[in-house]
Amino acid sequence: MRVSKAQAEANRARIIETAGRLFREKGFDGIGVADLMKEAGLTHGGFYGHFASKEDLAAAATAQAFAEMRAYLEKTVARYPEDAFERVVRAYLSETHRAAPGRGCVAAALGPEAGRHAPPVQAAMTAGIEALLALLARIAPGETEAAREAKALSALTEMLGAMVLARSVGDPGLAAKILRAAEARILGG
Amino acid sequence: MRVSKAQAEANRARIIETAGRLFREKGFDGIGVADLMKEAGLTHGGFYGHFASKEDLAAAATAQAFAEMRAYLEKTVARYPEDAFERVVRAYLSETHRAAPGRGCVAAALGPEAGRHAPPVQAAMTAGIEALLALLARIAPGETEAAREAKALSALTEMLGAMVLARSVGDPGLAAKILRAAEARILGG
DNA sequence: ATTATCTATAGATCTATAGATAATGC
DNA sequence: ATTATCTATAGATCTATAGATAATGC
Repeated sequence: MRVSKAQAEANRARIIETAGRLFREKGFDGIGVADLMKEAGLTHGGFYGHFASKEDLAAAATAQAFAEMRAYLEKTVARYPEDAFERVVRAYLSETHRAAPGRGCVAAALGPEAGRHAPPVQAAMTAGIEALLALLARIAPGETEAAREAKALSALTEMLGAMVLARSVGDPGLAAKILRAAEARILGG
Repeated sequence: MRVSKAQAEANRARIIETAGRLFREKGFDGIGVADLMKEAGLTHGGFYGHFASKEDLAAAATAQAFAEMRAYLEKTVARYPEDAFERVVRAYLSETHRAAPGRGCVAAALGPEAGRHAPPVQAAMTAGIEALLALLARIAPGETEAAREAKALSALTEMLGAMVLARSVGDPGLAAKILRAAEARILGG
């Protein structure tokens, strides 16, 4: 039953990745350790060889999900250096993102819940948001650093609000209107 | 043990009010029926005389919490007809609101979670948000109805995003900065 | 020999129900 | 007689642990 050190490390990474998706889809309390491990192709008991607790995994999955989001943004910056900001905003406010919370913004999917969890989860959320703001400030339009930082903060505020609002209303027409209006305000104004 | 019809009705109302507060504070899954009833001064088993299920209560509590929010807004409109919009925006983006999710905006506290719940909860969330938008459009600045509706939508998007973001970051200084920046954008621009 | 994983289960908690109780309301 | 509430518990589920198993890595 034992696997190689490298395989064990890969298993751990797959648990974190699976958790990152399922937590965002179902909430931290919406999926149990047993189902989560089954989804990762492992058995329930094996979990505690990798993590001290479910809360421990929640913190790791939150940090990893933010890291993936940053990696996606860095890729966009590298590929489209001229209009990275516009592309990031359009991608965030897309129907694709709205319909796929499991692969999307952690703050939009789990922000309110993270505040109710243990310090490590809250710390991962805080660090993830601050890193995201720093990255957005690098590509946001603006003459001065302060202007770019302000634009990054207003853009993230509006994108996050639009996504939470769009996902909260059942009417797909209203959801689309919310996302398009936010896009126009961020990129138009 | 039996109480009067009027008392039973009051008990039901207190269960809904208690649930509205505790769900917003701890999440739908963060509080059980037994603890909820204890907080309301009743016993666990009595719950099912009032509601068919916990999910049933979740829908009722969501609707009621929105109704209270609307009542608060209507009161502000009646008392300060000249600057109701500005007062509502300042109250929403206040430190008081950030620190008291149990009495605050349902969408900011439970929006992402509501999307994962049964249709009645989602319907209550949708109806609550649409009613809120309609009320904001009545007091928002703007020459035309369309302009006021657009302003209401942008204000709610930005207020919701700012509150979720502010509550997601651990740093109180950054949280305050997020709220103040949103206030300036909504009321200044 | 060490250790990553598995099987099995302990112990706690959660939703929901059944039946008893006692006060209301006809 | 009806019914709102209470006591007690069934049945499911959840986190975490203990001990067995078997393949790795010295």
